[in-house]
Amino acid sequence: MPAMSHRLDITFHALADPTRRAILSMLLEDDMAVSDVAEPFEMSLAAVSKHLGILSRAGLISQERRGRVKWCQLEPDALRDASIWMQSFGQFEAVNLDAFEKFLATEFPGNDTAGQDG
Amino acid sequence: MPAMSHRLDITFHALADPTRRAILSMLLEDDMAVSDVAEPFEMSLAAVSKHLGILSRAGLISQERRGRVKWCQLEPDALRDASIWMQSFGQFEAVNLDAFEKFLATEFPGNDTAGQDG
DNA sequence: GCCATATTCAACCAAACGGTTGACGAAACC
DNA sequence: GGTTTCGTCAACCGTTTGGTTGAATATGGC
Repeated sequence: MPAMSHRLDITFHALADPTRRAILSMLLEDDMAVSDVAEPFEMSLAAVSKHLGILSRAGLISQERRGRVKWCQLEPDALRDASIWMQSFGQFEAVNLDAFEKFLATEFPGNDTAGQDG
Repeated sequence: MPAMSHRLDITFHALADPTRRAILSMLLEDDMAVSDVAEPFEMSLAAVSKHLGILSRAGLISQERRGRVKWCQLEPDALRDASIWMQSFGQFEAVNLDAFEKFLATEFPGNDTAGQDG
């Protein structure tokens, strides 16, 4: 499925930049306005705005305009496909899903949603 | 930790290209010589060789020269850091296994270890 | 209405990307 | 030892990237 491949292109590309990953980390803590996102970076607001556009097009964040402020929110679901893709490699030797479940169990001890519907 | 950040740059960048991901998928099945890796792609050997260099520098594969043949081997451990990084955003309620199965079916159509009920 | 604030747009730039080609070096074959 | 095979190197090319700047487009406050 080429569409999927293209989405992985975009996702991984979006993640392949330290500024963008830092932005995602910041948004992990709270939603933020564009200028607040930009504040800690030593680059222009326009540059950060571009980064946000890339993250947004990758689906990694969503942006909602309220008044003249545009709020940015993390959309971690977009990481799912990429994460699954990666895990398919790490766990492939034991590709059976049992192993994958065990992996999830050790990696997210508190999480028992494996096997449920999304 | 800037070194880690730089490694993530390199890893994600390496993954952000469909040719390189396809190469990784191929190496999932078996170690391969450079020319065999290149064979299915409609691009020059030199181009594939460059891709392999990028994957190698990212630690995603290793290359061992035996005679005049250079063998390429998947190194899935290198995905671990990137995978863990992504999971730090893992609000997503665990990768659900249905999605994982479907994903494997579309991404590795020839591989019948995915989708088994066992 | 006017000014300040928040954000994007447009044009530009240097550097990196993904590809090509042709030359090259090293190993293998006969 | 000449030739073929395997793979990389070097130079080049067009495109994309990540950044800049300055102008433009809202929106909100007075």
